[in-house]
Amino acid sequence: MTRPSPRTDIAHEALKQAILERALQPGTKLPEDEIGAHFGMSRTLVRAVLAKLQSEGLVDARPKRTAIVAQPTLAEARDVFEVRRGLEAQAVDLVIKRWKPSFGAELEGLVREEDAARERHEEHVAGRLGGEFHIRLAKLSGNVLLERYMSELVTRCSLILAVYGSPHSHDHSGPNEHIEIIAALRAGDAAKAIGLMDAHMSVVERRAMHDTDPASVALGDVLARYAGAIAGRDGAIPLKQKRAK
Amino acid sequence: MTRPSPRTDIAHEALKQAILERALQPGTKLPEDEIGAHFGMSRTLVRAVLAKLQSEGLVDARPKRTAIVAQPTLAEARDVFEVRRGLEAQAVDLVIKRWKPSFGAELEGLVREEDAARERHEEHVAGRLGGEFHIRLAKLSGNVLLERYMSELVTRCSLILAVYGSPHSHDHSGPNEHIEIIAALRAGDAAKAIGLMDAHMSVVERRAMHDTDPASVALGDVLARYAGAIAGRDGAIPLKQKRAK
DNA sequence: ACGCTCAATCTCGTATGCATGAATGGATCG
DNA sequence: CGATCCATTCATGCATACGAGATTGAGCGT
Repeated sequence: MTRPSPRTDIAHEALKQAILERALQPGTKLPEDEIGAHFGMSRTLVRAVLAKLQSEGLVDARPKRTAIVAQPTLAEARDVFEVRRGLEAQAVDLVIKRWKPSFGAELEGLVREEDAARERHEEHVAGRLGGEFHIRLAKLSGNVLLERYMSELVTRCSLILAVYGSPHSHDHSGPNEHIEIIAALRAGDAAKAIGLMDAHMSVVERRAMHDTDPASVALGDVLARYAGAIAGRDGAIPLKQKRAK
Repeated sequence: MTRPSPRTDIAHEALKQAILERALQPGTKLPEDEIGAHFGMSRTLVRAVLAKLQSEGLVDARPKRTAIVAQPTLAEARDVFEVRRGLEAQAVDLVIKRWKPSFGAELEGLVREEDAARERHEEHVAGRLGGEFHIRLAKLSGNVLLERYMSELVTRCSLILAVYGSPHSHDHSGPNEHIEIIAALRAGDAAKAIGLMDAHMSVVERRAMHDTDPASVALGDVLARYAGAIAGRDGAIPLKQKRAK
């Protein structure tokens, strides 16, 4: 699961997780210099990372201002969930068409992992696995593009839940719904599976209520923490000096 | 419709059109230097443009090789059409839910434009307008994200048709099908509209047969032509020298 | 005391340079 | 005569430099 580890991927992953876990609250400024300093790379690369995060809807980078963590509006949230419902339905449909017995075990494995994480009170991990379920489902559809889109949608939904959702139920009410969906898939009951999925989405979506104000965070500390967790080391990474000839 | 005109948008639009019109055949190398020279910008910006085109599936830019015009595989083509069918259905559904009388006129206007272009034998323009119909439909759904996805999908479909499709029927068999879809939308008949749309997609999709080899093209000539058409001037644009203090 | 203007500073936009890795053509060997 | 290996050339990866726009804080005026 872990990437090859080009520094640029580390920075991308670190920022993504930091945003999704709300360690970097919406509205937080993300200056290219500072980020580059902490990850040991130049603004050129940071810029690429921020561009990618923007295309994923996690960062808002307007023409000549400092990029900030995205603050999804309710309208955007509605759009995201709407499209996601549609693609989830399609994913379910395709998965049933191309069903193999191994699929059930694979999905159940994920649900178990999520359960385990939740029992360990690792809410963030559990939340991530909850989203992973849907991405895996899309992957099982055999459609790479669908998987990509679903991945992006799940990410955006996570941010939306982090912003508008109730503080601690990070992504899902419980994995029970996932289990039911798996059962319907296994039975080949497309209509029921889609119905369940839709209900599931409703539950997730119906947590668009609260609101919070973007407080200032110690960007440095957060980055160091996340970069460390991912790269396996901590603290700021110094820029690689000119190597000896 | 025309952009504000940052050079970077011009380059992006020019390359996009050149690729979709098959003036730059799949496999054609796209060196950053050369492109930059022709659009009067540095490799830094070209790189950003190429990255965007890659994310749109029009360019293939592998780690350390020169970027090339994308060569979609049949598997990719299948994925694209599959997802597009799903989103088209959803778009139709939403448009009917939020229908306003003005929608019909708007869509019909596009169809008429397409007809006119086709009568003038401007196949490329007609093809573009044919795709535009679907993007507009998605826009009328009121879902910005859906519009974005549809836009990307239509673009990719255009490339696929350019590669695998029959030489001259550039995007659509005819606007008749569009007219029928509009009628169903106006009648609020979601099932029929979705059925028509699906049939329409089938027709478009069923043109995955031929193949062609990537011949070498005079990149310079093509770029000059397309840059001229978009920017309103022609020829290579010299890099802006250091301006006097 | 409050608001406005302007200057100092913080970032971004973009070009360019240097180093490294791929592509290519020629020379050599079988 | 053909294939392979190596050197040269080309194109990219990345950092850095410089100029310009945005931000903000201080000083002035009312």
